[in-house]
Amino acid sequence: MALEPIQSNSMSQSERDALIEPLCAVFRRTLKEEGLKYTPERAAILDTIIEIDGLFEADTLLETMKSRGHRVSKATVYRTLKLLEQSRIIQQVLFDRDQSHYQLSMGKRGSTLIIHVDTGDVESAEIPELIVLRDKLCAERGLKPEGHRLQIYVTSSES
Amino acid sequence: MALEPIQSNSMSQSERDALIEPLCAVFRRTLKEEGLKYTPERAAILDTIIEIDGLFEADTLLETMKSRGHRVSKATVYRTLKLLEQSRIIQQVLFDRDQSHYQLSMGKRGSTLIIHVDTGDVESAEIPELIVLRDKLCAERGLKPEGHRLQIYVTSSES
DNA sequence: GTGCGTGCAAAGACTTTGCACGTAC
DNA sequence: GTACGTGCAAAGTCTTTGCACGCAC
Repeated sequence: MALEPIQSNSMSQSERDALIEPLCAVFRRTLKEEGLKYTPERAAILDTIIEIDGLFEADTLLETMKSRGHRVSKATVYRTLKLLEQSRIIQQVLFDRDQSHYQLSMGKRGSTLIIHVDTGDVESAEIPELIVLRDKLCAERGLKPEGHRLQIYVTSSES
Repeated sequence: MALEPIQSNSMSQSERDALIEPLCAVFRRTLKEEGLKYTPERAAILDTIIEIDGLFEADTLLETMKSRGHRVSKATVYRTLKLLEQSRIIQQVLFDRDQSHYQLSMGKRGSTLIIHVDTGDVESAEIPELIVLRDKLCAERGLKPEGHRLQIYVTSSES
């Protein structure tokens, strides 16, 4: 099931630009807190992720970076994805049998994806009511919600 | 993140027994429809899954079967899991970075899991309202829901 | 200057596949 | 009797890791 570049939550160029600074700041701060360094490779990876603005896989990211003229190794991509996840800048949103998928989190602590099982298209959705349900369920059980992932599998209309 | 054997939806022995016959029947019928054969290995795999009655991984299943005295190969387990999924008898419910997880579907077309990020425990939950939200969202978009998976990540109470 | 980071290639983990033999129908 | 199934081992894919060199602080 290939991932299509179709995203429902795409930003304008200016929105993307406005995101780079703050996200870099967050990343730098988190790294510093852990005694880690802000390197050109890590900066380039975050930049590219913001540019992609949607779902991506480690491999896609690497290819995109290469096509942009950035030279980074696969190992560094994987290592940096892990750091960005720890910084809560990106989140793993869907796994198919084959590989991990990520997207920018931008403060939201959950992700809803609509997956077209016939075409393989994937689009993001927002279900605010879901947060309510989730928090209610957690409250009933004395649990603290840390995030969620919902995948809805659909076909295009006719049965 | 290891999977604990803790399940909230466990059945009594008699409930499990009552399940074996009909599920075998479904499996046999589906296989026949595809011109495939009902073999002792496939029967043993389904039996063991019903006995496990909860989340499992290919590897767990294989180990459980061995401990029950069933000799099956890893390859056959993987091949049979795929068939059972096609028959809608089991469903893939959660992927961590490492491997696929399955559970009996028993007619439900979705799965909600509460994942304790601190302990690694996983438990099932039911959120009937979620189906309503899901179907509403799909209806708005002219899509036909085929199923869903929700994972809720929690910690145990205190912040 | 030192410790963390990087690239490369090798290793790891899970899953799939090719092939010869076996068996359900 | 035939086509599908099985076990085994090898191959595949994605991801992680060991190591020597390099750079951010």
